[in-house]
Amino acid sequence: MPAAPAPAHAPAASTARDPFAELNPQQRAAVEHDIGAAAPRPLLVVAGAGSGKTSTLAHRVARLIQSGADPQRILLLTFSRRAANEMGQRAAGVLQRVLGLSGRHGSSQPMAGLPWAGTFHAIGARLLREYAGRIGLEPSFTIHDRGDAEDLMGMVRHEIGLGAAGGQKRFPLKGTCLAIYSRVVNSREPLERVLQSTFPWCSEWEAQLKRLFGAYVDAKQEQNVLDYDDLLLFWAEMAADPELGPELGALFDHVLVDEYQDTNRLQAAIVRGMKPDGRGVMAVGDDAQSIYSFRGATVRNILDFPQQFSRPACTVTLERNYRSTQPILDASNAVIAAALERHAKTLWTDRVSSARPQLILIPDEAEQARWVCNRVLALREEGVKLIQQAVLFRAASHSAALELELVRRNVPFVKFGGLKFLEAAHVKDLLALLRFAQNPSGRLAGFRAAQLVPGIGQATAARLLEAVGQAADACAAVDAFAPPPRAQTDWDAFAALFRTLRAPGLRWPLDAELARDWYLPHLERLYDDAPVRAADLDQLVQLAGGHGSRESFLTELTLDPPDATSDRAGPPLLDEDYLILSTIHSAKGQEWKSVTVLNAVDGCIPSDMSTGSADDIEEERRLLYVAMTRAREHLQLVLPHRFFVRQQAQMGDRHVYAQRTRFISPAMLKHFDECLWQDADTPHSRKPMPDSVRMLVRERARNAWK
DNA sequence: GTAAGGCATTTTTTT
DNA sequence: AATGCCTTAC
Repeated sequence: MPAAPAPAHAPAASTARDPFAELNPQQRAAVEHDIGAAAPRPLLVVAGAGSGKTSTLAHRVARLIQSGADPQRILLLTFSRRAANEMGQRAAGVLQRVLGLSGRHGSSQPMAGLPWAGTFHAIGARLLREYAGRIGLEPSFTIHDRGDAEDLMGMVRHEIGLGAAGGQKRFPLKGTCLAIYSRVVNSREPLERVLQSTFPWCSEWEAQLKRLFGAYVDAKQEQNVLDYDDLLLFWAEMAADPELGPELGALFDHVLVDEYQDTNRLQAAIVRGMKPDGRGVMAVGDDAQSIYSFRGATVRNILDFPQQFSRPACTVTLERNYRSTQPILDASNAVIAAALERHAKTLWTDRVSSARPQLILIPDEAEQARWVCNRVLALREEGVKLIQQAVLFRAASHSAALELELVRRNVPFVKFGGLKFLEAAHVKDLLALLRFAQNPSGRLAGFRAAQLVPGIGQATAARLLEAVGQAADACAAVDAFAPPPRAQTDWDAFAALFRTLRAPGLRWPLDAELARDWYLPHLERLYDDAPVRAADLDQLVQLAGGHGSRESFLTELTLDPPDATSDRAGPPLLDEDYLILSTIHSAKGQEWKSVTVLNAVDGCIPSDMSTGSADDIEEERRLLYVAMTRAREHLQLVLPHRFFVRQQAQMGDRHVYAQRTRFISPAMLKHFDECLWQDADTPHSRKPMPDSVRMLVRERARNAWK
């Protein structure tokens, strides 16, 4: 598990007497804000990259507890799971130093002593389970991840006859439908506006979409499932309720929100609903690092925070950077200074260095991969461990060539973002079996599971689900169901499994093992590479053993899916030292001694998918800024001149001649060193990217689970 | 009703 | 490259 690099500013020897002595005046102001006040005013901390934001938040928590606050009544909200873990570790560390509390490092449990620390979605799920009865929700609800939600949307889309209907123009695909729906919910804007601003090519379908979304919501309620958006939506509804809202608010004395620039309007409404006067509310964020507007996040949240509450908020700005050297900051500042709208601040540091960030001009992606390998190994020779180095990129697929090269040269690495264990068909199959047993009215799981039986297709599966939905006793309905004759034998085995899984007293994780054993023969029938996939299933069963019950397993898997470094996935069997590969999005909040950014060319950054509106482009600019400000000492931006167009026939050689990213203007070049690089052993001939890259990457993804 | 093959569309980032 | 919707062969 990649321990976060030690904060750059942590003093070597702890200041035992005053743990807060290391804070600078602004940080101290944030930490000491209204301590001891009966009604602390809302506080906004605008924290530049590397300014000790997490540390300040952690110290604030410690200071609150030191001054008598009840840790059980502190709500600590973060946006991403990674940030939640990071925050948990850090706060525990500070707490330990301040109060001599044991922090229980490395535990996979929520932070010891701070039970209400987590992502918005995870906390929402917890509150909803507790309050389910009060709002007419079955407490046994299951949670759909995006894949599930898409499938359900697809089912409903089909059921109400969209898709086939119409004629010339096709109705948006299920994924697009869900994206639109999600956007409407999270931005709290009317469908018409969302269509206009974000999905203009779907505008003509407004009426049908409205009908679809209505049916989708009905389907979710009937089936007792919630999707990600519901976790926030229902929470917001509770918080807005005149009776429940104050009750929820009264659970907590302090509400602290990290990465506030990445919250959306729905999340802001939750905070406001729980604490209308802003008492005890503290938000931390940096408008220059807002990179989640595709999810409905809005910079307005942080800009408008001071006026959100009935009492005005205080604002503290952290501008001193403890992370990067001045040349890296100069270049980053120059990039972000060109942004159209921002909370003006200029980061400064006293970490001098003569090394400017490098712009590496390189012929193509294959050579980019080789150059990065060389650079990484050279730095390791100089004593920079692999784990202190990271390679960042815009989209998960951009690292394919590099991964291949790293494998070839035996450089261990771990990739964050884009590794979707749970999206593999066979993993979904096994989970569908367990979900169906857990919640038989959740049609999606049953629909998928039933079709695993040979001879049962969509029509029969739909008939089965209809029967189960009508019946009071799911088991009886399954037993009584008459499948097509040729499916009878396999059906009987399926029904027996279902009965066993539904029987009370089955000791988890035995369920998972039984389901796997039933599924294995079908796996071999369905896939050529069954042995590889079977290993995934064993991994899944092993994961299951780490959870107390089927319900908690299914819930947590949805909210906290394992990624390459999940600490509960057991020992990842990785070498101790390994290089970090990460999407820029997943890199937020992290820092490394050396950072290499791949494909710093127009078309990648900004992504040619995001050059629609000025806002899109601004977000891409911030993305580059986030990537650059992750670096402490070495920063390299690599610019492959010839960039191969992805998604084409195997041996295709379509490519574009890429330009330097538009976010580094000629005037900014003085902040960089430009290097032209041409590998001596490669003639200028183009080496086509092997067709096997994708397969190899997939294989590695699987191997990470063995 | 199921299974398999053809053709057009969409392709990112995360909970 | 993968998905979805269609057609055709069991």
